[in-house]
Amino acid sequence: MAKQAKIKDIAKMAGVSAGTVDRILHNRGKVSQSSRQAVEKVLAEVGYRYNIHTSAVALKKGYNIVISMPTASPGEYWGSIQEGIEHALREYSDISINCRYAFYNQFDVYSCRTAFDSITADSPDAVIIGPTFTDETIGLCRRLEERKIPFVFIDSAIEGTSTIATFTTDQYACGFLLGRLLHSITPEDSEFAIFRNTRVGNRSSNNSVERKKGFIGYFKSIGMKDRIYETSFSVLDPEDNAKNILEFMKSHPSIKGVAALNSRGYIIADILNDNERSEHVRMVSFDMTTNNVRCIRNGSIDALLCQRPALQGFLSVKTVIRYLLYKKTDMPLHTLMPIDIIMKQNLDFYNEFIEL
Amino acid sequence: MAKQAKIKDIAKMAGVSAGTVDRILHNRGKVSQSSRQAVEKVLAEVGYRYNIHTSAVALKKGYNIVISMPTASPGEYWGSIQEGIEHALREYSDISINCRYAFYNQFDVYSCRTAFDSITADSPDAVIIGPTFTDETIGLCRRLEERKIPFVFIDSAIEGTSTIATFTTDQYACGFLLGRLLHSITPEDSEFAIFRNTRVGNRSSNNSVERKKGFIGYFKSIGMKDRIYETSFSVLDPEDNAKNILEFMKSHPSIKGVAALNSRGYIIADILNDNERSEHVRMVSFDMTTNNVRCIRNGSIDALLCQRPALQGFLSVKTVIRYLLYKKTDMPLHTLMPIDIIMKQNLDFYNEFIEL
DNA sequence: CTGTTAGCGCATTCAC
DNA sequence: GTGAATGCGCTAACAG
Repeated sequence: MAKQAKIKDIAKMAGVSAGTVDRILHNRGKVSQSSRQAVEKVLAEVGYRYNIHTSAVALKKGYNIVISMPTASPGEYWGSIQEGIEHALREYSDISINCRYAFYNQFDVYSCRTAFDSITADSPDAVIIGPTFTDETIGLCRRLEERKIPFVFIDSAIEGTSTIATFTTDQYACGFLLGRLLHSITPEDSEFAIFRNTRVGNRSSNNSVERKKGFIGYFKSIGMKDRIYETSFSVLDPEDNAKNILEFMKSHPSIKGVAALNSRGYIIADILNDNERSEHVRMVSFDMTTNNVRCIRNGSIDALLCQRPALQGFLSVKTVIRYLLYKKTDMPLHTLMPIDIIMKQNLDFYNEFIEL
Repeated sequence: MAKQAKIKDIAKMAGVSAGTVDRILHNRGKVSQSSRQAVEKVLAEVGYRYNIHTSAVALKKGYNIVISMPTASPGEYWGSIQEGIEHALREYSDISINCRYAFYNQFDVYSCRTAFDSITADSPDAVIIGPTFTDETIGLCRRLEERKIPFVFIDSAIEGTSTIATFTTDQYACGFLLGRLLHSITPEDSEFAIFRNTRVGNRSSNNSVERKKGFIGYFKSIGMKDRIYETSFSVLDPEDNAKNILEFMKSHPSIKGVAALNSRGYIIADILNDNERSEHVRMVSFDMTTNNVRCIRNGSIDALLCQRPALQGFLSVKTVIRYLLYKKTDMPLHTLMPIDIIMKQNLDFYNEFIEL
């Protein structure tokens, strides 16, 4: 390996000063064409990479970033995302980053508006958005774009906005995989049920829609679309749930595979389990939440599909920091998370933070 | 968040100079008891953490590290490990790390000895070991321990050595999961086959032994141990393989699930596929190698169990660097990788390098 | 538009 | 044993 050239070396080779090289590297304008060309030529020749550490040292400035997403509870999906964020903040604790959360209630548009308004009032250096309400999010993005405040999306994205990065999962693929998996682990002539919970107007249901398409897409692809039934349940109304779900299952005795299209699979699993019907039915749900993990352990859920929430959180702040510090734009604009298949037997090895 | 105290602040508060604080932080002796106590008190009070970046800047010293492991081919297991290593090297390219590979042939003890001898001759600052031959590895470790050269294990570990970290997979758990998975995706009264390849005295077979135990352990746990048959194949002898494998399958028509306990599952899959027997048999193997991926795509392998080789490589050099630079010892001594389940439908999202 | 320079926080001489 | 002084490579402010 040849010795890395330093800014001064570049400057000397191009016959200019370090200041000029710096200006070119960071595009802070005010450079003559001739200098620019000379420097860029040298830069390309020696393959210059500047030293992140020294850069960070010289750049003592602190940054304010605000993170707006649905309220995060430990052990649930957004809780994991927050863990990932905190993890990144710790890893970058050498750079002074002030981080504020602007949580909102994902079932309440008004709380979302309030949260979003508080963001622009802050005029932060960057913002991370976990979007739910499309119109409100678009509004926020427009205001951020006006002020040239960079932002990234996490968990899901809103089209037509100029993010510097977004981290999501291919929900259609999730549904498709769910179909394949459920089909694989059930007997030959099984029928299948999709359980959706009765909520409207929120992100979760957007994701659910895509997942459902994927699920049906799989069964279409093997010519078994007619084997799928759909029903719904309510997160809020446990007593009715039990009755409805058990009745549904009784009236469809050929259903051997159950898909919960969101992270609430444990509700169904618990009901089936409490009524000794869990044995006869294979069940797959989403996300490694505390409740779902419990069900994986007791066997009432067979598999969970997970989308690395902590990694999403981690990467979103990492990206923002790299952008702020070094104007790095070499990150892909849209990153799709892996879809992990978790079963009882590999559950214990999924600690998202081995990747310190 | 309170402002981070700097070395000068600590010094002032303890009534000493920055030099003294530094001596204490890095244990380079020659400090009076009184100063030491004063400083340590302040240190504890303010929860001092020094700035990784500035530290790295001041420390212009380069480190030599050598990595010894089986020869790595792109698209194979050790190839992925090397990719992870290179990735980390790139991420830390600001610190001048000279890295030398000492590859050896994992089927040839002598090549291993030669490689290991070259390491001590180098007297590097740290070494990363992908072990195969137990005795040789122990010998190497002893010599490294004598010279106080830190080392880490990757992929598998040798007991009784004083590593600073090791990264492996729980192979028993892999086998157990393999059993569960294969059992889940096959019809009720299927029988199962284990395929091992005929090699002896190397790492691969050590891992295979554990995997086999786990596989059998699963079927024992559900009282179905008698449904398992075992046979072997050779990587080197393709013609005989086809004949033997097809004969074996023909004489055991109830076998609906096939487990390859190593990354060579594609060999069996290809043979079954070429002879139109793939349809009737579910097959699971290990590792996302190029050949196995091809088989996942064409459906002749149903699932792969993977152990994040690239992440192992990445983490091993990250750990070494953190150790060398900051004497960080807060990494866990033994990290177990997640066991990913890869199917055709989630394959495309497994790019190990989203975790830049 | 460009060159010069001070200083970021820490590690490491080198005098005392 | 200890403190002061110097420099790591880069950024940003300032003087031209």
